Amino acid sequence: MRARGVNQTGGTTTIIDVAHAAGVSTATVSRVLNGDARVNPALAARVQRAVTKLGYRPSRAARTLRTQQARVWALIIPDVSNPHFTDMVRGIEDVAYSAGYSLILCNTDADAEKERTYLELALAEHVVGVILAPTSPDPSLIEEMLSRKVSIVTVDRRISSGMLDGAFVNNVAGAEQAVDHLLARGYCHLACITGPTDTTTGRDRLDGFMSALRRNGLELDDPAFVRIGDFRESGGQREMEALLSLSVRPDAVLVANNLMTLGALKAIVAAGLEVPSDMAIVGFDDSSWNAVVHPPLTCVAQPAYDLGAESARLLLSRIDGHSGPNREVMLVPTLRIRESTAERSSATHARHTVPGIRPSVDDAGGGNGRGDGKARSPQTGAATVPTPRGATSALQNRTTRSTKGARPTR
Amino acid sequence: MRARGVNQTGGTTTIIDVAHAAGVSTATVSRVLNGDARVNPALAARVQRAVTKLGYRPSRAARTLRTQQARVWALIIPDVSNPHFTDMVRGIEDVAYSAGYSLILCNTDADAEKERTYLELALAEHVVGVILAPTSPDPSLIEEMLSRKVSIVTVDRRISSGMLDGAFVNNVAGAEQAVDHLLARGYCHLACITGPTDTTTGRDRLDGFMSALRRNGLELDDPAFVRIGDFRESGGQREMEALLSLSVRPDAVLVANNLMTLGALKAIVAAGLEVPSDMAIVGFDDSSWNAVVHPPLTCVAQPAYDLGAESARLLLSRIDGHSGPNREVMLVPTLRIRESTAERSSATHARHTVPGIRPSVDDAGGGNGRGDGKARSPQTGAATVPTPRGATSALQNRTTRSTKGARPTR
DNA sequence: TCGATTTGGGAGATCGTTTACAGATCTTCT
DNA sequence: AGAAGATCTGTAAACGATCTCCCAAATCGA
Repeated sequence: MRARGVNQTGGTTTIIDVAHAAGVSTATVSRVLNGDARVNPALAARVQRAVTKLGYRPSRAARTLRTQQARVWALIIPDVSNPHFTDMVRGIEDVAYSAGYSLILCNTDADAEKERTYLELALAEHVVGVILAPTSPDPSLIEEMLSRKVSIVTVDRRISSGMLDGAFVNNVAGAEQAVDHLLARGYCHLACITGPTDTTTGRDRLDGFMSALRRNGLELDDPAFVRIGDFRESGGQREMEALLSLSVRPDAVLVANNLMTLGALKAIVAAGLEVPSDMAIVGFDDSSWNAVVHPPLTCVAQPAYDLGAESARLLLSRIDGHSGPNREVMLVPTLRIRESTAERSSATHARHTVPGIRPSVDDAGGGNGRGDGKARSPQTGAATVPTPRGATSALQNRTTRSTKGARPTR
Repeated sequence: MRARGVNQTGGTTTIIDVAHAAGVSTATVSRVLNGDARVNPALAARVQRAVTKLGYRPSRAARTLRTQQARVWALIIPDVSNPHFTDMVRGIEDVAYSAGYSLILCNTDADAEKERTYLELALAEHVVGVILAPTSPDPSLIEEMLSRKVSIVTVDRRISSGMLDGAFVNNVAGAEQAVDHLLARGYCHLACITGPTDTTTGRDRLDGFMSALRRNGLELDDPAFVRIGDFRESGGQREMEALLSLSVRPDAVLVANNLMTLGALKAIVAAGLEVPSDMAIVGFDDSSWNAVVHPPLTCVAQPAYDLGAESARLLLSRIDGHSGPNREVMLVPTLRIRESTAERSSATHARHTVPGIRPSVDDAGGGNGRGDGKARSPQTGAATVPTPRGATSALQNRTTRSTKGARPTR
C-alpha cells in the first residue's frame, strides 16, 4: 500500500483509497460512481463493494471545482418567517430534494444590499441554479449570472425586465375578484393597503384594486384610502391606524398580504371596533389561522406550495438544458369567503348596487373540516371560488395545472 | 499576457488574472484577500484595485477543497413551514450572515431517512458546522461528524446521548406553569395533547404536565386524556376529536405546539363547542395569530428567535476553537395569559382549590399594540409571566441572557 | 494469420485556491 | 564591513475529483 492509500484516521477517505482497495484506477472509480456505461460489471461490483466498505463519500468541493458546477441552488427570498414564503420553500425543497439538489437559504429582509450579497455568494459558490423572489436585484448581477450559464428563475414577484422564467400568481385578477366581492356584499367605500410599489406583487394588487373600481364605475373616495405598507405586521397595523384616524373612514379594505392583515386586524381590535360591521376586510394569502381568527377572514388564497414547486420545475428544466424562450407560469388565486366580509347590513350607507355585477357568490358556510395532512389544499371553513376570467395567463408550452407530483408528508 | 491570464469571455476570472493585473504572485493576492498582515500596503492597494477592476470573486469550491472547510452550516430542522422553526431560522440566519457563513437548508419532515441523508450531505459538503433540531439521528453519523472535526450543536430538542452543545427551552417548567395556571383558574379535569415521544420536546412537555398534576395532588382522570400527536395541525385536530368523543370529557387541555393548537381549535369549532366554557386551552408557542384568534389563546411562549441565535453562537464558538466541556443554554419560556383560559365560571364543577397555588397572575388585558418591527418580542395583548423557578438551568460559562445583538429589520 | 476495429481502463492534466518553504531585500549590531 | 535577523514575496505542491488522451486487449473479418 502506498503512503496515501490507507484510510488513515482523521483523513477523509478519498477516491484514491477506493481505487486501491478495489485494485483499479481512480478513473474507473469515477466512472462507476457516475454511471458511465462502458465499465466491466465485475469491476464495477468490486468498486461498489470497496465504496461501501470504506464508507466513501465523494467530496462535493472537488467535484464542484472540477465541473464548475455545484449541485446546489440558491434560494433568495425576502422573509423566511412569512408563511407564504415558507410554503413556497416547502414546494421548492420537495422538488429539489427529489432531484438531488440542495438549497442555500438566503433571507434578504427585502434589503437590496443583502440581496446583492447573496447573489454574489451564489456566483462564488458556483451554484447551478438560483430561485429568486426579487426585491430590487442588481441587473448587472443577473446578467453576469446568465452569461456564466447559471440558470435563474423568479418566483412570486416578477423582475422588471421580465426576461427570466418565473412562476407567479395572477395578482391583478385576485385583487379584482376581492373588490367585486366587496361591492357585491354592499361595501362601497373601499380602501387598499398594498405592499411596496417596487415589488410587482404590491403594484399588481393595487392595480387590480383600482381597475376593478373603475370597471364598476367607482372612484377612490379619498387618495388617502390607498396605503403603501411594507408587507409586515407592523406596517399593516400602522396603515390601518392611519385609515382609522381619517375623518371619513372606508367601510372595507383590501390588505395585500397575510402579515399586514394580521396587523390591520390588531389595529381594529385595539381601536375597539368590529369586523365587518365597522370595517370589512379581505386579505391576501390563506394562512392556516385565517379560519379561526375573529372573525374568520375572507381572503385571496394563493397556491404558495405550487408556486414554489412550479418555479423549481422551471429551474430544473433549464438546468437540464432546455433553451426555449422564456416561460412564465401563472397560477390562479382563489377567493375564500368567510365572515370578515359578511353582507353589509347597516342602513347608514345606502346599498350600493353596482351595474353589471350581481352577487355571483354565495357563502356556502362551514363544512369540510380537517384537511391539511397529505391532502392538496382544501382549506377549512370557506366557500371557494375559482377566479372567473382566466385572462392574463401568459404561459407558453406549459399549462397552469398544478397537480403534478403529490405533496409529501407535510 | 499569458494565454490564461486574460479575462476571456465565459471563463471565470481567477486569482491568476488578478495576480497578473497587479503584477504580483497569486500567493500575494491570496494573502491580501485573507487579510494577512505582513504584506506591503502599496502592493495590497494594487491588488485590491485589480480585484475590483476585474470583478474578481474567489471560488468557494477551490477554497473549500484546499482548506477542507466550507464556510457553510447545515441547518437540519423538521419543518420549515412551522413558525416556531422559522423564527429559529431567522435567529440562526442573522448570526450566520453577520459571521460570513451561509446556510444549507435541510427539511426532514421528521423523517429519519431524510435526516440521515442530510447528515451525509453535510459530511460530503465539508460543512464546517451543523445545527440540528433532531428527530432520530443516527448516532454513528454524529460520531463521524465529531471525529471529522465538524462542529455540531443541537437546538430545540435534545439528542438522547446528550453529548452535544445545545440551546433549549425549559419545556418541563413551561408545561408545569401551564398546568398550575389552569388549576388556578378552576379547571381540574386536565388533558394533554403532546408531541411524538421520541422527541424531547414531546416528552418533556408531557412530563411537566404529569409532574405538575402530581405535585398538586391530582391524578389523570382517564389514561385517554393523554394524547400523542404529531406536532402537525392535522394531528392536533385528530387528537382533539378523540378527546371530544370521550364519554367524560376533560375541561381543559394543554396542547404541546402551535400547529396542533390550531388543529385542536378547529376541531372544537367544528363540534360547535366554545372555548373556554366547554374546553379551556393552553398552547405552546406564541405565534403571531394567537392574539387575534377566537378566543385569544393563552400559551407558553418560547423565545424561538433567541433559541436559534443562541445555538448559532454556540456553534460559532466551537468553530472558533472553543474546546471546553459541553454547554447547554436553557432559555426560559413565558406564560402569556389570554382568554382561552378565562376563569372557570360554571357551577357544574366545584371550584377546585389547589393547596399551595394561588392565582398569582392577573389578566392585565390589552395594551402595548404594535411591536414587531425592530423591537424584541413584546407580544400583543397578553399578560406576561416569567417562569418562577429558574430550576434546570444547566448552562456553564454562559448566561441565559438573550440580549446580545439586536435583531434586524424583520 | 494478420490487420482493423472496438472496448475497457490507466496516466496525468486540470479546476482555483492556500500555504510550506525558500529566496531576496533591508536593517541592525558588532 | 560583514554577519545575523527580520521582513516581504514568489515558487510550487497540495486538496480530491473529473475527463481527455492514449494504450492494451479483445473481437472480428477476410
